[in-house]
Amino acid sequence: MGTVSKALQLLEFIRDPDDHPGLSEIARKAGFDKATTRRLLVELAQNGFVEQDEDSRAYHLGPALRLYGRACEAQRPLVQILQPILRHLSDQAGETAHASEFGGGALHSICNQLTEKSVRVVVKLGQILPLHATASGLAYLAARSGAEVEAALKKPRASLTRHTLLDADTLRQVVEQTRLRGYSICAQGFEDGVTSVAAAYLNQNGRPIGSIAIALPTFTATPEKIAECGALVCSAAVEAGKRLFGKPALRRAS
Amino acid sequence: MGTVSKALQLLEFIRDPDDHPGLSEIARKAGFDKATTRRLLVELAQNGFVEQDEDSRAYHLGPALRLYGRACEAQRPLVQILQPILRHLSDQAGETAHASEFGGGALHSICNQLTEKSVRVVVKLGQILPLHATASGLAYLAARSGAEVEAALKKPRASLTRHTLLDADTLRQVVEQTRLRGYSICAQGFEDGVTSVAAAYLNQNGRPIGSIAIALPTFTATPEKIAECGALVCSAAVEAGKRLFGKPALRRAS
DNA sequence: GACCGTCGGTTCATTATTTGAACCCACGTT
DNA sequence: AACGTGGGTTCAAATAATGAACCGACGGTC
Repeated sequence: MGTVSKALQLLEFIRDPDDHPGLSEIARKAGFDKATTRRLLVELAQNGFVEQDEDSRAYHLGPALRLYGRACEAQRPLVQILQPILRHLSDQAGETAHASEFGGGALHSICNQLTEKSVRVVVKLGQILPLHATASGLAYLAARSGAEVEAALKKPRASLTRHTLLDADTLRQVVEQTRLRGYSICAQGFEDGVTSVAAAYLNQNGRPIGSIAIALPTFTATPEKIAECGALVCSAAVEAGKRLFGKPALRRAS
Repeated sequence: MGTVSKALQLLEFIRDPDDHPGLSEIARKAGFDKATTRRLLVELAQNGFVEQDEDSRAYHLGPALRLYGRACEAQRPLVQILQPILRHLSDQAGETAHASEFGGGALHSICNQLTEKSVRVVVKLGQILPLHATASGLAYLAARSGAEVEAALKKPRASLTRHTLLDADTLRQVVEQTRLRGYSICAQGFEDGVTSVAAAYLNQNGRPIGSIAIALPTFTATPEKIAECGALVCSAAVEAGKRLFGKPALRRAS
């Protein structure tokens, strides 16, 4: 592994908003030597990618990431394009809708659209959505190749509710069903009382970028309602792919 | 310079939303060898920090930056906290207000609050605000130590309008005046017809993080109006420092 | 079609950087 | 005082980065 990758991987251990680890803890988690870790952190800090609290000596993400994140969104607007699609989707279904993007080996929630009807907020922005335990994750997996699904199934899986599916064969079947159906269904796999349906949106090469999902209270999730929402997320995902990659990227006015 | 820094610096040359350079161009701009540049880009790409268009082979910023940017904002909300302050400031002054953050050797616009009154949009999000040619930049400089101001003055300066100040001695004076006054004034230094006043907001150690500014049409910028807006940006900047970092943000002796 | 420049990308001997065990010091516990 | 932990540093040894030269492809030009 190159030095650059090692440095970038350190960011993963500093990401948690509620945990600002010190040098030793980061080195332990990353499996690098303390001296190495420190050199990398210092270099990251010199470039504004991490910051060290002067008192506690703890590390946290640096302002350069915020700035580059904004620049990235300016280059290829994703949130900006997905938000109106989610709004429309949420209106149609009368339920909470949310979108996610894949990156760093995980699916991250990037924007959502709530309704008054929905009892609770289902997803926090920036939250990681486990591939095996969410409709979004299953939809994303189903849109990737078989080999990539197998690779994902090799990783350890956490059980989040009594309904979380963990068995590899079962998950393989669920992914296959999702492929045939066109959208994924996940009943209380992530959170009790919440059932979700999702579909992946694809780039110009047909590769999945992330997912669009509807979350509904499980007690209202009749088969008919699920089928209706499934159709809606499918067309929303297609629309997202078109607007994001289909046409020559529209120039932003400001 | 370490390998990590080299890789991170490459991002700077891929940042521009309207320019997606190829390998050779990036190598040329960065001053690195083509082979080296490619290795670094590949490693950045493996971690999702850059992406290469499969057709044009051009590089652009990758999704990891968006995700980490969001994580950074989640760790220490900046935009989220500044936005209401800007709204209040804009209401009070009846003019456009905007905020910026320092990073990567430059001041970047990060959020703004427009009014109907303002004839034109003054700042685009993500735009770089030159330290010598904007009220925000001057306010930021004034809040840094003398040595740091000198370091900034050593860098080349671009002339953006007929009113842009370029002379180092003049700028030193302007910074000194800003220190005494508490806020900066920049009349048409960045854009013709726009006069701005700004004040830096500080972290718990008294170090400036960025600036808060009001932009007003030059023809309405009477001394009284400027003084009024100056007082407003000062209190807004103090408020921002307090809300962001909790402790009283008193100026650090330098 | 031969020539030229440029592009993205690759190779491999040379070179310079990264590495990590051992080492500080400071602090809090036992 | 002895111990464990923290952040941070050192320097010879090991490893990874480097860049000149190379390749094939593309697009002009004569």
